Amino acid sequence: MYVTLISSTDAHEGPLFTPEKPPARPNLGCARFLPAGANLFREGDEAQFLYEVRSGVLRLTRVLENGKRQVISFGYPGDFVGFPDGDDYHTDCDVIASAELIAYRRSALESGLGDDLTRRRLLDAALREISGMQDHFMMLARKSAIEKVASFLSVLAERIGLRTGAVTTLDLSMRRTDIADFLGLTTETVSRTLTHLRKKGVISIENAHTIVIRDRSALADAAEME
Amino acid sequence: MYVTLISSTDAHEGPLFTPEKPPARPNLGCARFLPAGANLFREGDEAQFLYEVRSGVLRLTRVLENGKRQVISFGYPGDFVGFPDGDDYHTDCDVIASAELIAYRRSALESGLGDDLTRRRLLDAALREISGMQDHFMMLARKSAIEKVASFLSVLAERIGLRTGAVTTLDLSMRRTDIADFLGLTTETVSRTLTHLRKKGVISIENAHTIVIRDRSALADAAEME
DNA sequence: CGAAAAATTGAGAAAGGTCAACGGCTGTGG
DNA sequence: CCACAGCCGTTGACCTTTCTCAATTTTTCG
Repeated sequence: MYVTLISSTDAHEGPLFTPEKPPARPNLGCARFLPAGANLFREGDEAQFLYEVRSGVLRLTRVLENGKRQVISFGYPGDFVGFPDGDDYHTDCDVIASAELIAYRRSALESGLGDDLTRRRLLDAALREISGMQDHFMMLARKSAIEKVASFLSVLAERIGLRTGAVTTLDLSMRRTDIADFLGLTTETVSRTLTHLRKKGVISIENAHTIVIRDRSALADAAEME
Repeated sequence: MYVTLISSTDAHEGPLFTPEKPPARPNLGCARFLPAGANLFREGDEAQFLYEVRSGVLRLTRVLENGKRQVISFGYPGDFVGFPDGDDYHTDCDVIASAELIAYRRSALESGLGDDLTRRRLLDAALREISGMQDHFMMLARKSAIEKVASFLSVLAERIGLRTGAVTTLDLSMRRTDIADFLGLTTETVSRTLTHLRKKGVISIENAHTIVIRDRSALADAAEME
């Protein structure tokens, strides 16, 4: 189960949840189930494990002493979370939608003990993380509120949206505050922007957490995607 | 020389330039000298090498098709640049101040051929990169213009500033445009903010590229540092 | 020394933040 | 099962910050 998933080359494109056969090497990683609202680790905790998300959604946040909060990323199936800085985690990690995780002992991965394939996958995940963060920079620094929200919805739709005919349904597990803190906006602006997109017919809002994308290309235009 | 530098555990805290003894394993990395203005690689180029900065300053940029530019980071001595995304570079890299680099063949680092120490250092550099980028997120998303500029100067002063008595002299090798594109501001705002700090007596501006920090704690306050 | 590029400064405009009020969903206890 | 409390999301009015456009000064480099 774990090994099969581990060997997938591009986890970012992977399916949301694919049950697999039992692990060939169960000692490498072990499964954990966590309910929404649970805390996985906090900034400054000793980073004993690195986690791979199997299902559910995680949220990585960082807080300034003045209370300002930044959501660094959301962890979806296929993502790795818990890259340490030195020996410690450098973000908080909380469960947004109840999740199944695979925990890897850092020591096993980093020392010569871990197998080459897993180590290679760890490095790949770290490099992909860097690349993804660079995209996020453009978002934070150089996009307007509409572009930010549209980008966010586009990327998420690509990743976890359910296509039904011409339409894509998107389950936003996170709150408006989380989206705002991810995009560097306020909840009010996120809300206003969603309303704006709704009034333009690009999306419709079934309920606060379910968004239907009616016009993908209009959304992509609004996002000024690469 | 190269190997000794390679084995330093925390290059981010290291001295600017420390001459060392000749390499014990010269085939691992080889030196390159590049003048200011040179291009090291472009987004999309095949990532054959990973570079370690020995001296000088590099600039990593990303450009949106609409022309908007984001400076992802500046590469100072001790930094690694050129982490690939898949097989390609995902940023442009240009030389801002003439630089000496050490080029490592990616293939040697990533395959089982590279030695454990070097691979470990590569992973460490990648993890440190991730951590540094997370700090940059707070900067881009949650700080005002003054906080951004003050943070930028503070961090740079810590890293490459020359202390002379109570005062720290800082050589900004980059243009205002580069600073602006790094901080997610316009050149005008960067300029106005520097003037503001100058009028408050926190800094003085010897010339456009030489800044003297007169009041470190006032600068740190303005930066709202962690 | 002079032309071109970079930096500074100013005035006005726009985007987004702040503050405040309201609406709607959820979960709990009577 | 209903009423109500509390949180979340939405909307509106206003204000602050930063951007934009333009003019001027300074620096760089041939």
